Amino acid sequence: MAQVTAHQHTEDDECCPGADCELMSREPAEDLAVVFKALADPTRVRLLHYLAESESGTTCACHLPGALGISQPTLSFHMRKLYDAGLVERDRRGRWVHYTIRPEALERVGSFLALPVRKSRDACC
Amino acid sequence: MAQVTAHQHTEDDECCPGADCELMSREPAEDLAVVFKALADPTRVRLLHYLAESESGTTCACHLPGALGISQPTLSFHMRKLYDAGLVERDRRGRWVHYTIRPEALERVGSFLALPVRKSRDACC
DNA sequence: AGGATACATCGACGCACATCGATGGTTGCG
DNA sequence: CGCAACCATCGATGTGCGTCGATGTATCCT
Repeated sequence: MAQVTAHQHTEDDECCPGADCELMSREPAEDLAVVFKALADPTRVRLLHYLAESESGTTCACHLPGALGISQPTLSFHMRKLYDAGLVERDRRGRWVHYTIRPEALERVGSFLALPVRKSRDACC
Repeated sequence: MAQVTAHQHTEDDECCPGADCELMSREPAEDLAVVFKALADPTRVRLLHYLAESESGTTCACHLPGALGISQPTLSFHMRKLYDAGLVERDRRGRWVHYTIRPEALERVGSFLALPVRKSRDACC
């Protein structure tokens, strides 16, 4: 287990901006991390970019192994990651599977990246 | 090596939106993935949030192990990830190290997440 | 029914990650 | 100088990821 006891500084120690700030709780942090994990691979970044450039954000999976230079099982592995993270929709059409980007999922994590940095004493602590 | 040969469809096959789209090249995809990897951990998400909530986006590292319930080496490991990804600045002040969030780095990846989905025939293919 | 095509899953392999205790390097103080 | 505090790195360990070939599943065509 981790050491949770506070450090020994006095209250007005000169070292320490940022003490006792509010902490994001675990669940939302884990939810965000799941999506960032799905984005944390260059192949998947390229896949999402490819989807976004396709008409209506949709493409047939059959193009993708050849376009990216990866095997078909590898593509399937990556698309499952994107699907599980909610970043793409899956649509079976006959023999083929079409994947469509979900911009609202991107916006959700994008809004986290717009973290407003507190400029002065309206900070939390 | 991967199979790069194209599939066998005829030109007007009904299956296939999204053929022959432009592909993001490797280097920018890898650069983006490096930053997403740095964000792909719930502990680091909470650290960035903590920094953002601190005054001027700066906090002293000494608070963080206790605040997050992690050991000091683990904190150091995570801060190095964030630093290597360019997401935070490091500032040694006497015995202490202050970390400051770099909003411009967040904006850079954030702009990727604003992927505009092509709605119609101005698509690339 | 039988064959062919597209996609998913399985098993295996190598590599990277998250975590911690222990150790090393800097800085400040008495 | 010597000690204490803060932080970084090292070594070890368990876990998860990315990749592929082989195999399974679903669909279409003849």
